[in-house]
Amino acid sequence: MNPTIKDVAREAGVSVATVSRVLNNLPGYTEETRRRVLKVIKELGYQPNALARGLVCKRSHTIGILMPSLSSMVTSEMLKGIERQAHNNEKSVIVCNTDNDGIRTLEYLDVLKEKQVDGIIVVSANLTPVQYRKLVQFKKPVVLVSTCYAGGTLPYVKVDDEAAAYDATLYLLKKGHRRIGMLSGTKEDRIAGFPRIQGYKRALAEYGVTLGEEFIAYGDFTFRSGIKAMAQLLETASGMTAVFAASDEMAAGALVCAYKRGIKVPDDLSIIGYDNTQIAEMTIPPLTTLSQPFYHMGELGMMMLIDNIEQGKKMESRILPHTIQERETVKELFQK
Amino acid sequence: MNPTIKDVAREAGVSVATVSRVLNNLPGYTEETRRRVLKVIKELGYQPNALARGLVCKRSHTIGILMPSLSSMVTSEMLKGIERQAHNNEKSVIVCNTDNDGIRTLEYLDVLKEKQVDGIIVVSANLTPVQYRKLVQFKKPVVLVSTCYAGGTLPYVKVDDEAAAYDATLYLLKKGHRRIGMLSGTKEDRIAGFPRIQGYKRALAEYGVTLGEEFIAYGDFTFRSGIKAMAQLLETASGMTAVFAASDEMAAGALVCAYKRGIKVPDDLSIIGYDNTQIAEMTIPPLTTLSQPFYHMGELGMMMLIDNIEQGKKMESRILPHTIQERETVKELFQK
DNA sequence: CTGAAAGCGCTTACAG
DNA sequence: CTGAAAGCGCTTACAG
Repeated sequence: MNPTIKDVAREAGVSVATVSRVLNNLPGYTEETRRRVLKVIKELGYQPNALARGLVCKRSHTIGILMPSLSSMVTSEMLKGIERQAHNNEKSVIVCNTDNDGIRTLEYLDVLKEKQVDGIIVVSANLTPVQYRKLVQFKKPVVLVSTCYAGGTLPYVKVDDEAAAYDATLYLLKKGHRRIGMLSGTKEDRIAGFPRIQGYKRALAEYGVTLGEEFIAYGDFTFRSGIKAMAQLLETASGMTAVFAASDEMAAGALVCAYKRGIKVPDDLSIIGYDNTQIAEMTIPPLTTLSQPFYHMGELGMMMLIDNIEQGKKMESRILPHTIQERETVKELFQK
Repeated sequence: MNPTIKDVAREAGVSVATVSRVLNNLPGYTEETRRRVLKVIKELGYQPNALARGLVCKRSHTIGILMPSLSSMVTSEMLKGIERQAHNNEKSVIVCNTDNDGIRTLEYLDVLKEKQVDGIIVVSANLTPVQYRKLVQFKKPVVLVSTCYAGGTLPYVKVDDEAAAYDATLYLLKKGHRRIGMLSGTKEDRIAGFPRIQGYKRALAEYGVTLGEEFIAYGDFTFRSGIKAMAQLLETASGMTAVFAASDEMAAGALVCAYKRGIKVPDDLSIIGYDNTQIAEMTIPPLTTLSQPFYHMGELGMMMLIDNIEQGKKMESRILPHTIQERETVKELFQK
């Protein structure tokens, strides 16, 4: 069996209270006893039992992370930031893959409660009212990363999707494009779907260009759906010179689709993506895309959570800046 | 405060022992009291405290996962399988990003010990002797996924890298290629580096083709290193008609490099990758590659661990089968 | 069928 | 400066 605090106390000839004190850097012992205790700890290879500690302190020093997917490049990058920040602050993370499934999400919330997590981070989920309610009833701090809940009070850190989509479209407009198609993600997605369409439309409107609904094709953010949606756009969107894709994966799909039909990017058609994940630099040609600071979002979300847990600091929602990462898929059109 | 077992006992007019029994489905109460207790549990929204439980049962129902990276497609896929299997068996996972850093790995091991994890999974790491020793001294079951430790006793689940590289090279040979270059990962990598080079060489030797060291260029498995290594190969490997890359990312880099120089794949040059991650289907043209069952590896590793924890079942190392996923980057050469 | 009590490994007043 | 004791929220013999 592993040594316990009692073993250390006995070996060092002190009480467990004293051992506990030196362990936690509390005052109340001579330098001499401190040294003795530390020596025994090292000799025995003693490590405190975090469960016991957590039980009495009501602090588990672990944070629950709810993710809609573990294998997508966008969520992975956020997880990386989250985990890094957690580790830097002596927290552990329990990761839960909800698979975007409502039931699983609820189940996980129960598990996390039982495990006494000190807080929760929810990564890019379209929260339902039921989930939202369960989250606030959790009575532990919660922060939403790359998502938010309209009308709710949960703090979030994300990019302004409408503004970002607007900027991406504007970028195309400024390069002289007018007949711009959009490869949208799921229409019902209240975070990454609808707002991005809105941004796209607003930019168009501002430039006085009116395009019908046939300039928008829907997918679900995946590569495959990108191929399909692009094929559709190529049918319906006449005279299209550029497309704005709601995800890099869809943009990659568009690239493939264009390639198969002998359409040269960017000479015949310009494409701008969204996310700036790793794949954006792997495509041929490398993808110009709207960059989201995923890693930083994760870091910041975790930091907010920790500051709240540790110092009771109020959590303030944050909109992080986005940028456009220029690469080689957008061409400037000179005919006005 | 959340209700405790005491609250439930009081409300239900029974002892905590009885509540504990119905909670754990142990015998020893009438159907009537069972119903009553369950009713109170529901009313109060009682959820057992896993820390307290873990403390007495010496079982935390959580597993520690050590990963060298969280954002690579290779590791993400394994994590997905690991997490899924864990959840199906009522376990949670604490994920640790070691960043391939020895110090961090050791730190994490301490944390995991304190948190009383029931077992550990180490994903694709090149374990050092120090780490290996600490792992076996952990006194909890450990399984290695997509890696192994030569001369050690830790059970693993992985693919046979030498055989897989052999098969990938053989595939090229059978298609008529002879002057085959290799884009290797880190030479010192005892799992994904050296063995793959060996497999490549063995296949060549079997076909009686002798190629100098100038047919091998080294990188570190990443996309960028793939571009560079490919550029090098193009200089040194004269008459090369095909290349075997030790990772899909490097293959994608090779594709880019070839594209920039106007070398057509597969017409001018054939390429086979390794891994079969998502990016293999996103490249242009889609990449023929050696497929590793990452998701399954993760699942299986976790299952072995759980079977050992739960039923004391002996953990047996497993070599999982690999396959070749044919896509469009390899062309058959008919001359001879 | 049921409960009182000890104990898991800690921390934290409290008393000296 | 130091220790005895209570308590965190459970489970598990033990006794009835």
